[in-house]
This record gives sequence, C-alpha cells and structure tokens, in this order.
Amino acid sequence: MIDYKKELNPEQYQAVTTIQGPVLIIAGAGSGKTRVITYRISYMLDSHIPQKNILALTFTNKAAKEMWERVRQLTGKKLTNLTVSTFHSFGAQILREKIHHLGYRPNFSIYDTQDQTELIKQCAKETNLHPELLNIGLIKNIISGIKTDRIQWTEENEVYQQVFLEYQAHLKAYHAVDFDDLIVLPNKLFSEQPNILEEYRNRYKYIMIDEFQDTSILQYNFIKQLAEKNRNICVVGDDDQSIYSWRGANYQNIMLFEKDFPERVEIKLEQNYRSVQTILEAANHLISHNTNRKDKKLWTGKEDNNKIQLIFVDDEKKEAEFIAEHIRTIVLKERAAYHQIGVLVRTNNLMATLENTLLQNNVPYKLSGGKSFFERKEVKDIIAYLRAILNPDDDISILRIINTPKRGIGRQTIQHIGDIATEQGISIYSAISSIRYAEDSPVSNTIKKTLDEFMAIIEDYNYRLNNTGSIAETIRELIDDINYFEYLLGEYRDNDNIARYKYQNIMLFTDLIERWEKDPDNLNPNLWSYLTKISLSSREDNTEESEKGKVNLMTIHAAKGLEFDHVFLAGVEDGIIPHQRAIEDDPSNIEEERRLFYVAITRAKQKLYLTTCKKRKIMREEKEQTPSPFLEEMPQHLITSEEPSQEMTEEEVDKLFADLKKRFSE
DNA sequence: AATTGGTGGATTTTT
DNA sequence: TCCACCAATT
Repeated sequence: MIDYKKELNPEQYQAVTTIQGPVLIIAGAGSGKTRVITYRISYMLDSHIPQKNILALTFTNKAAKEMWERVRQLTGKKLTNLTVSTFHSFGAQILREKIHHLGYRPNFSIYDTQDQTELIKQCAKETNLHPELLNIGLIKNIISGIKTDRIQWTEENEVYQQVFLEYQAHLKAYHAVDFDDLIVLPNKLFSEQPNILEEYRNRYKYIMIDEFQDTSILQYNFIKQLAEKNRNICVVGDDDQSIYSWRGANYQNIMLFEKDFPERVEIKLEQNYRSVQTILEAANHLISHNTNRKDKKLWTGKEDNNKIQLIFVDDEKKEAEFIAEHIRTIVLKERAAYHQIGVLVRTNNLMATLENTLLQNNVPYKLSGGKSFFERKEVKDIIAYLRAILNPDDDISILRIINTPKRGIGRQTIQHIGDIATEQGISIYSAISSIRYAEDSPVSNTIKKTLDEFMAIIEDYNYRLNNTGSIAETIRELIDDINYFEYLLGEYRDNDNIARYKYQNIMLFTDLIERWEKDPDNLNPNLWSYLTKISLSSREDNTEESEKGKVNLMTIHAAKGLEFDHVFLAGVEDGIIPHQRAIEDDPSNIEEERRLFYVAITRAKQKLYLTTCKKRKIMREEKEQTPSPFLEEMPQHLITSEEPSQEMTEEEVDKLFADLKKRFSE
C-alpha cells in the first residue's frame, strides 16, 4: 500500500486525496504535476472506484503514454479498463461508437493536415475561387475557426464561405472527418442526443484534465457537458505555460471553470522539484513581465552556483558546432547521459543544421517533431491504399493512389471521372464503377480495363483485410501486387539507394503493424483502429530502448512536459524568439512568446545554455541577427556570457578528450 | 495523353 | 532545402 502522506508534500497530498467534487490545481513548472495525477488515479483505485469510471485526458500521445505507464508501475495493477488518452483519440473513440447517428459510416477516414490541404485545393477549384485568394494556410485557419466557433463570418472572410460549405459537404460525402471534427462532432452528439450524453456520463464519473490551459473553448464545453452532472472533475494547469493559443487554446477556461464549478477546491503547487535556484529565479523574473496571470511564487530547495551560459557565435554553423562539441565535453567531463540532454529550438527549420552537425560529431540524437514516419511519402501512399480499401468513398485517398504506381490513368481521365462524380453527386470510386458500363463513356477501352483492375484490387483486399488472417501479411502481399518496389526504382532511377531506403521504410511500416497485431495487450486488432492510432500520433513517440542514450533535439512546443539535466536553447535571437511572424500578426503575442521562452528554460534541471548568432541564413539570405530581447528580462547576475571559443582543430579536440579520459581513469 | 524535367516560390508552433 | 506548378517531350 502506498503511503500517500509520506510520498507527497501537503499541497500534493490534498490534490491527490480530494477526489469528490470539482478541483482546480494550479501547478507551476516542475511542481510534480504528473506525479499528482498518477497518484490521484492510484488513490481512486485504492478507494474502490472502478477503472472504467475514470477518464484522464491529456494533450499529447506522449503524455498519455507516460501517464499510463506511471500509473501501471505505481499500482502494479493491470489496467484494462482505465481510459487515459488525448482529447482527439477520445473523440475518435466516441465517434467510432456513435458516428452512425450523424449519418457517417463507422469506417470513417481521419484526415490529417496533408489530406486537408488536398481537399481545400479541390474545393477551391470547384467553387472557382479566384487564384489570388488561394492561400491554403489562411483558408485552413478560417475553416477551423468557423467550425470551432472561434471566429464568425465577416465581410473580410466571407469570400471563403463557399469553399467552407463545399469542404464540409465533401468531408461528409467521403465519410471523412478532420482533426477539429474529432471534438466538434462528439460535442454535437452530446448536446443534441441526451441519451448518448447520459450514457457517457454514467460511464465516466471521474474526470481529470491535464494541461488545462491548452484546452480550447470547444474542448471545455465538451468536458463540461460530460462532467456537469457528477461534478467529479479535476483540472490541472499552469497559465504561464499556455503556448497553444494559435490553435484555439484559451487559458481563460480557468476562469470559466471557476464560474461553472463555484464549489471547487483550489490548490496551488508552488514547490519546484526540477530546477536549481538559478534557473528558477531567471524564469520567475522573466515571466513576471507578463500581465494578467495567476500569481505564483515558485521556489526550490536546490542551491547552486552555476550560472546560465550565454554564448555568442558567428553563424548557425558555429552554433551547431559549439553545441555538438560541448555535448561531447559534458558527457565526458560530467558524465552526463546523452538522453539527459535537450537541444531546443523555436522552429523546425532550425533543426537541419543542428542535425547534420550532431551527426558529423558522432553525437547520437533523436528527433521529435518535424515530419513523422507516417507522413513520409512512401508510407503515406500505403496508408492511402488501406484507407481507400476500408472506405472507398474517401476520394482524397483514392485520388492519391489511383495512379501510384503509374497505371496510365492521367490527368485527363481523372478529370473525366471527377466531372461525372460532381454531376451525379457521387464519389470518385462510384464514378469509376459507373464509367465501366456507360455506353458513351469518354474514356478508351484500354483505360476502362485499367480501371477495372484498379477496382479489383480495392475489392479483393477489402475482403481479405476483413476476413483473412494476418493483417500485416496481407498488406505485404498488397505492396507486392501493386509492384510498389518497381515503382520506386523507376521514380528514383538515378539513385537506387533512395528507392531501397524508401522500400525499407515500408517494410518497417508493415513490421510495426505486425508487432501491434501480435501484441497480447491489444484488445482490438483491426486495421481501422491502427489507422486511427497513427493518424492521431503524428509524431514518432518511440518509447523503445533506442530512446536511451540519445540527445533530444526538438521544438520548444514538443518539449513541454519534459525535463533534462542540460538544456541548450539555440537561436536566442530577435525574430526567432519572439518569432517575427507572431509579433506581426498581433503585437500582444509577445506574451505567448515569452511563455514559450519560459517553458524552454524551465525544462532545464541543472544547466542552461543559450546560444545567439551574429549572422544567420534565413531563407537563403544571410541576415544580421540581434539577441533576443527576453535576455534582458532575466537578472544579469545569473548569466555569464562568452565570446566564441577559439576554433579547435580535430587533433586538439581529440587531445582534449584524451586528457579528460586520462583524468577519469586516475 | 502521360511523363519528365525545369523553374520559381515559400517556410511558426501541432492534435 | 523541398515542393508545387508549368511547358516540352515521347
């Protein structure tokens, strides 16, 4: 039995043991937030609350996974009925069970950003949108804003109204949903169908929300509906770490919660267990420049004399070299473990140089963020096949694969098929099927035959994936049947290695499916669940052994919730952080950029390094850079700055390392 | 009619 | 650096 009183501080103890009624926990950075949630779940189980009545929602898959794992270790129980998931996968789960009430099939496809972009382009074309107005990013924001009630139609954006309607209609016709729908549709079900809401209220009587400051209004409404009756809801958040407002996060939800659940118990966790005094003091000082925040005083018992290091270098190349070499030094000198080192950046494009340099210096690293394995073109092709096989009305997937590998179905043919589909209001797949029998069809007999073969593949594998043995094995046969490897060789005929590499990725993909399929803990090994799982985990979250022993290279956003002994923050320059674009959008975004900087520096447990370049290549151009203004918002006595260290030759570096090694062995 | 190769343009953060 | 669009070629 766990001695809760002994293992937790008084505030944490109160947070863990107050399981009836609404609770608001304001948890500063590093104050043991995850610990509180996991102990709280454990405490509930000890109080004989059934697993199936507990719902814990997080923001990222990584967090969900980690929480699950920690509860499992803490309790030693088999967690078969506990629900720990992200908002989006919880939404997907509800839709899987109930989406037929909205007229979709349960085999619906989930569109990621790429698919969404394709669809928007298609809709823009169909509505004859003026090419000058075609700004996909903007349209995406408007569509998302309207769907989630964040914005209204105005004179300015109403030109996109037609595209929006078209977009929505297409999704429905394709039996497809986008990321927003994963919250919008369950929310709609809850508000329109009281019996469904009642069913979920009875199931999930105890609800916990992690990273509450990152929830959107819509997500808030969703959980409010669910929790309103039983009122056992615990939200945990930190307004200082709200960094997703661009995606609809609304930290005012904390105030809404206070209003909607006035009987709440409020608990503040202010003791920081993560960082040393220096880092915490700098962070506190920095964040105090923000207005309109809940007052907090984070404190720690960890004294130290290490200052934050600020390093000036010439350009991004030198910056990367400094980081790579310094990592090698601290690994040798301070016996730091690679996986306890984090290299953080504001934007993905800063990662390329760092990556190359780490590679050259033999520093093992692991990326999170950036392109996911499942977003690689070759893998995405196969996924599109699988989606189309499960849901042939999914036009986006059909269009992606209809001529991949090349079968001789070109632009013209596709145009014809598309016209028929639009005229008759049917999907591309149905249109193909009707072309085959049409007397005056606009396509030649040769092409008809090709189309026949294409349909045969879809139908054949639809049957096989639903009825026969191993999913992974069937997919391998599919890849073989469509001659994908030959296609790759043709596409990259000037470089066999690329083709081989891509093919290996696909083989890896099928291996992943096989492992998932054979996992004894997997209660639901059907292909649809797998496709859903990977659509929702856009990032690679390796919890494999390979994760150990590697430096973590990631964006600040991706680093939220993580901690490292040593943190390098690269590109601490004006225009990068705060990001120029963010400020241009709205000068008040400076506060969010500051929170981002705050999140970055509070990832460090012991030592923090900030690097600033004098010049940097941005979009092919050399630009003179100036240090980030945030540097001046931290007490100067906590920071020591260095001019670039003299360049060392390869031999000198080797000699230094040899010396260090010698010192150790003495 | 399909494919290939060239040129120009663009890059915040993510479920 | 990578991707999308356009014109010439088979």
